[in-house]
Amino acid sequence: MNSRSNLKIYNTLTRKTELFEPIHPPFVGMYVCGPTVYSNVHLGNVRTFTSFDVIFRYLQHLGYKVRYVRNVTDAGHLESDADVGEDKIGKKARLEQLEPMEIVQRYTVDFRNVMALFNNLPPSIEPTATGHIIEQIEMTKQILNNGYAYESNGTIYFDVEKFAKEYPYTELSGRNLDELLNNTRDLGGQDDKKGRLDFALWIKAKPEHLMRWPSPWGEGFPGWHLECSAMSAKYLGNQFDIHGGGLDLVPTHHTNEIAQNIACHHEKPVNYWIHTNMLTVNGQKMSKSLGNSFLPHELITGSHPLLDRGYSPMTVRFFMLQAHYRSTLDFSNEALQAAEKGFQRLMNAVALLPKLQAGTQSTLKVADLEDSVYEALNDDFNTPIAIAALFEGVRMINTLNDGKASLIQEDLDKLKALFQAIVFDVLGLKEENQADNSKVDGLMQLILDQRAAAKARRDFASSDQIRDHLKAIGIEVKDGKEGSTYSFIN
RNA sequence: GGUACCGUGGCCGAGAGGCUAGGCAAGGCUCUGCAAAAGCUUCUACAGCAGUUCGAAUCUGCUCGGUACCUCCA
Repeated sequence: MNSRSNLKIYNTLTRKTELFEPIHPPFVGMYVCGPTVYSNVHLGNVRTFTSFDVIFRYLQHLGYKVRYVRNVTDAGHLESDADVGEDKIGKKARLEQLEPMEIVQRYTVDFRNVMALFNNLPPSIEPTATGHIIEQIEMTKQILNNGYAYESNGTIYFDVEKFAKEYPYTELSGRNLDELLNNTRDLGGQDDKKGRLDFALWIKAKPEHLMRWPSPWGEGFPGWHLECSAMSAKYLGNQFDIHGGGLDLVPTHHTNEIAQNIACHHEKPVNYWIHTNMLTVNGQKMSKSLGNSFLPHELITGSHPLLDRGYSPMTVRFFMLQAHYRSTLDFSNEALQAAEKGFQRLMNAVALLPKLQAGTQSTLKVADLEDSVYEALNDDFNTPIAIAALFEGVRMINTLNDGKASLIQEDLDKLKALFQAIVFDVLGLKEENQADNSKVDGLMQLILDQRAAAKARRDFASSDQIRDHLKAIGIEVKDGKEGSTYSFIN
């Protein structure tokens, strides 16, 4: 284990930042609630999965062997919890005259493509709800056997009030149970539940319902919290280290998930609950139902009405990582533009790194920089502070490049290793402007040589023409002491 | 209506009782044929009011403003 690993994590369960101690080091089990694949993922979803991607990457970087499980919800959930309405996948299938599994396939592929676009690593296991119907039926049986559920007209409900008498049902959300029970807000929809907080484990399929499976209680489909309980237990055990998801899942989905696990196994399933905050647009949560969501391609092409132009995936990733995962982050042109510039500056410095030569003494403190980066990351994955520290490093690199400072080989190696590890491995950023093509590089060298020759004979009209022309096609020439270099701009 | 959270300089966004956040933008300087890039540098903020304290952006109370959850949502 890396000696730097005194990692602290904010735990929603305790509302405190706690030292991270895995159950079976060096192994770490992490479960994150994935998407329901009935439509395209939007940037808010991307933010959450990007946050967990960095968490996954950093845990691995610290030397942990992480099993990262992220489900794909492909069994339709009802549009409301009140037992009325259609399931979302079924509805979409009917509207588009497709088989539900065609809908599932389309949006699963879209989801994976988007994840790859933003350089999110694939999880270790990506289980689907429909692939675990048997496990969910078994779990329902067990909960029934244990007395925490009841059948009502072919639907199995979880008995929240009974459970809450024995276990702290609202522990995660911090809600007051009595207030929840007595909340006068009318949810509408008559159903067969005994208690207003009860939720379905298994739902009887109506004749028109497309996605259905046989069960001991007739044909039906699983309730919308059950898959996560069943699959996390299957792949990570009855008790595991980390469970994550968006903040909006806390009061209902995760609360019910915990209840199901305890009712089934009599064990608290998760030690550390991590929740990511929302991406907002003009201060308002980005969500499908509010209709203010940005799709990844709208962002990249700039086709969204609220955008002046497009932004690259890495610009967006960098933008997201400049805010802490537990804060809301507001999406705007100005913020994206600032992130783009900053990201470029960071990557320009990274590109200089291989060219730096060691000196006979060190005039910069690389070890201090390294410490501050790890201190930030160990403090609940504080990427904005880590990035701030990285910009100290950018200054170092530029100063070294200008020959105004020097580092001995050991320190230089440390600086290079730090940037490699943090920028690429942990933050998951990547160079996207550099063509990295030796032919292009050769061509550019030829052009820059011609320009240098023109400059040498003081033919500035020609040299400026070359520079302006390159700029017009998106290549920026940078004149340095050691000659000219180039980089691609957007 | 209930329950939480938030309000930081031109913008984004960290921090969390005394100690520089950082990025972008803007101004100045260095370098340069000119520019760009790069470097140096300037800009000192914490919604308002009251309180606790030697000391508060950071703690407490109130006020105002905003958001989230309570209903599918990452």
